[in-house]
Parts: sequence; structure tokens; C-alpha cells
Amino acid sequence: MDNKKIKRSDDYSLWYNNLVKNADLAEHSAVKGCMVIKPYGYAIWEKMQQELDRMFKATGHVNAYFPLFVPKSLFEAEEKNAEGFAKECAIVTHYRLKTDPDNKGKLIVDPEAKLEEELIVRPTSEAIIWNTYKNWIQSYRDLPILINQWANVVRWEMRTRLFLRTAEFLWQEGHTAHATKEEAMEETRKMLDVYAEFAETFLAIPVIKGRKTENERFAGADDTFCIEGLMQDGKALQMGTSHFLGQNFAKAFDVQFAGKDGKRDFVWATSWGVSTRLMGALIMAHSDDDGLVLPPTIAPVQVVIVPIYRSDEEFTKVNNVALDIKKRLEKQNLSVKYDNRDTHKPGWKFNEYELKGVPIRIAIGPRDVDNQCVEIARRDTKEKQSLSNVDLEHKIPHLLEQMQKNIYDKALSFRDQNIHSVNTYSEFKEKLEHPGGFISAHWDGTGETENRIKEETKATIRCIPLNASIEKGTCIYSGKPSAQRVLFAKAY
RNA sequence: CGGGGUGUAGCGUAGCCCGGUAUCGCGCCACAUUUGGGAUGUGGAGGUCGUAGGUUCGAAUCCUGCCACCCCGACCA
Repeated sequence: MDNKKIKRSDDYSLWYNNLVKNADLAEHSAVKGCMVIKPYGYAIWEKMQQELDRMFKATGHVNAYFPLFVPKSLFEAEEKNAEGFAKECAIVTHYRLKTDPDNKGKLIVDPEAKLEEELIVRPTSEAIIWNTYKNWIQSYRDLPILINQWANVVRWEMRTRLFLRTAEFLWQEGHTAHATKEEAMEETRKMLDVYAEFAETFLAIPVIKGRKTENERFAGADDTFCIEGLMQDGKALQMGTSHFLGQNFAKAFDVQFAGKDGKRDFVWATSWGVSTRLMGALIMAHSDDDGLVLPPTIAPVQVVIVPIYRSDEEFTKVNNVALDIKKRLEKQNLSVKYDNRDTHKPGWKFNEYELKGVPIRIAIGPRDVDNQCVEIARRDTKEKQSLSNVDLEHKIPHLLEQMQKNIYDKALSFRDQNIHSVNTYSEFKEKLEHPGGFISAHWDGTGETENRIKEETKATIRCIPLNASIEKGTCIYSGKPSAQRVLFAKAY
């Protein structure tokens, strides 16, 4: 391992890549653009999955699984959706290899094994799902359908970055079908709220809920909503999206139902998703120059116990106390690791667990045992204190709660300090470069202005915030009237 | 797809301009001393120098092709 610590202020991008590697979260694979998610990184993703899955089920959804491959004819059925994804699709054209007659030991694609119809590796599953829903829906009694699937998808990206943008990524995609427009819209907004709550309470990342502009809308949607987070380098990250699909897919796949009055109508749809990109958000929102900082809720290991000793006698003495504490903490449903390896020194372990973002470290040495106390170090503030062993199993959960709040509050105040309201284009450009962050500005509502600003500054409209006060003004670029301020930022 | 860069032990690298069979650090193995913030010493193992070809008595080094990955742009969750 290279111990050169890259600071965020030196090179944010390099800091991120090193952290992902050094904290054992993921690494590049032999496949271009695809990553290997390592056990520690995957454990964090699993915790995200568990919590999201619980929230989806609590809002009435069930899980199912649809195929990885989408026949081209189905894929192209919803025109806008197909067009939107066409440039980044992987395509299966053959189903067999054979030994190269000219080069033994090598394989070639068997030209005789060409598929009659190409298969698209799903970049998203609307097509295959709506083709299936068609068979499931005849009457209003069959609605709503509230299904989620956990899956991998492939989008052939030119440039990739670990977790933030990879050719293959893991995600969940919800696909729902409704009898009315109102119900579908309500579902869209409900799932946006679920995502926002998840991001804020579980990942401790404050987010802004908003609506996407037409330019940024999901291909095939009538309306796209998102949650946007702000990273420590001042760039925005889209952390989740929820789409109101109108009747677009129902029309493309001819999914109609008979209402109570016997009249037939097309079904209303939504889809919503979050991906392993959230891992990137988690890393970039909280971590520092010493490594990962994980909110206690998401940490695979919440408390690590490190014994300190010289002799076998001392080890026995310390070990008994450590095991007792571990047992007591586990009874409180905490995830505790007792690292009693003799192959590494305590100082080495301290650094290791800081790098990996373990929220609380408990060090126990002979002196502590004599004094009936332990040394507690918290990762978020790096403070150390000596705590009495008495009732420790209740003090630790309390401390973890405080840490969760502290980590959120820190991210929140950073975010709030980095929303800059501007009234002129020159001020806009200045703020965008200097502190960065979200720039709140008036916009005339046209895609043309949006594109011009993007070309000139690289900032995009992240969203039209939902909870903002309506304030009329004039567009910073065109001077035309504007109904509301929108949030611009440079984004990942 | 355009521009730049890198491929040498598990990881990070020196050597390349100026050709003579590979350097150093981390890690790994053994033993000893160590253990309250990344221990020290001694000994040891590990390499078809990305790949294919060419030049040469001889190639990590020079030449040509190919491949892979990273970074910067255009495209995107």
C-alpha cells in the first residue's frame, strides 16, 4: 500500500480514487469501464439495499426480477426512450464461439451462430417490463402494480469513474402501473420522498428535491424528479430520480385496462431508481484526509475493539474485558468487531480503521482494566476520551446517535453555505468558479438559454427546487422574465 | 471518438535518451526482540520487463504493429 496520503485540497479526484482503493471499497477490473466491488464496499451497498428494501416494502412494493436482455424490437417500441439510450447500448449478436481453425487455442465468434434478432443488454428495464405488464393488466382490478427489482444494468460510457459512472452498475428500479394520472403522480412524488428520507437519515447527506428541466429529463418520461446532493469539492451529484412516465409506455406497448365504467384507457406509469453511485456520494460527502467517514447507520462495523497488551498475562486480562464489552454491545444490536490479531500493532490498526471509517474505536489496555474504563475514539471529530466501563453498552449507542447527527449537520451547513443566490451573469460565473456549489438564479425557462450557459460555464440546471418560494425575476442570461429561481451547478 | 500518459515481483517504482540479462521501498515468509498512534534487526522467497514481430553477437532499453488501463475533452445515473 502506498502510504502517501493525498489531501482533498491537493487533488480531489486523485484523493477520491485513492480512498476507494485504499479503503478496500472497489478496484478496476480486467473489463474496461467495469469495477470489482470488494467485500467491504459491498457490505456498505448491502446495508443501503436492506434499508431501501425495507422502505419500499413499507410503501407497498414487492420485488420481482426481469431479464437482462431486451429484444431489439421491444427496446425500440418507446421511441424517445430508445433514442435516449441508443448511443450507449451493449448488443448481443451471437450465441456461440468456436475454435479458430487458423489459430489453435483461440476462439472466434461462430458466424453461423448469429441471432435472428439482436438482444440489447438492458440500460434500464421499462421496455421488457411494460411488454410483460401488458399481459398482466386487463381491468382496473389488476391495478396498481407496484414492483421493484434489484438488478445490474449496462450503459456503455466513454469515460468512467469508480462508483460514480461505470459501464455496468447495480441499482434498483421501481416500475409501477396505475389507473389514474393522479395516482401515478402521487407515486412519483412519494418515492422521491422515500429517497430524500433515505439520503438524509440513513446516509446523512442533505438533498434538494426538485424537478428536472426538459433537457435533463429521463428519455420517455413526462416529468422527472430528483434529489441532488452537494459534494465537498462543490460539485453536485444526482443521487436518485423518480419519473412520471405518463401513458408513454402504455401506448408504446398497448397496455390498456377496462375501468369501472367499462371504458378502456391506457395505464399510467412511474419508474424510479438509485444506484451504486450512492457509494460515491457517501464517500465524497463525508470523508476526510485520513480516510472514510461513515455515518453509524451505514457502517458495516460500527465499533471496533483493539486490545493493547505486552505479555500473555496482560492479553488474558484485557481479552476478558474486551469480550465482555463486545457481548454487551452486540446485545444492543450494534455491529462490533474485536480485532485481537497479534500480527499487527495497535497503531497500525488505529490507522486502518480510520481509513475504513469505523465510527467508534475502543482501545483497552491493562491500565484501563485496572481503572475500569476504556479509551473511546470517534471517527467524525477524531476526539478521544476515557469512559467508565460501567453502562458502556448504553453510552455507545447514544454516542453513535450523536455522531450521526453531527455528520449530517456538518454536511448540511456546508451545503447551505454553498448555495449562492446571484442576479447577474457575471456574478454567476464568478461564484461558480470561486466557492462553487449550487448557484440559485433566475432562468427564462428555455432549453436554448440552458444550453448556452452550459456551453459557456459547464454548469447545468440541477433542478427546479420543489420547496422554494416563488419569486419572479429576470433571467440572468437573456433578461427575459422568470417565474422562479433554479439551481445551477457543475455536476458529476 | 480526439488529445495526453502509463504498462518492469502482490502494490508503488528506478533503469530506457547512451543496448551487455533488472534497482529500491512497501508487502510476503522464518526467527528474535517488540505491542497505549502505521515497530526493529537478521535471514529468505518472489520477475517470460503488457504483447507480437524486427534490428543486433546480445533488447526492459532501438524500430514497427497490436492490446490494456489511467487522466483531460465531447456523451451520460
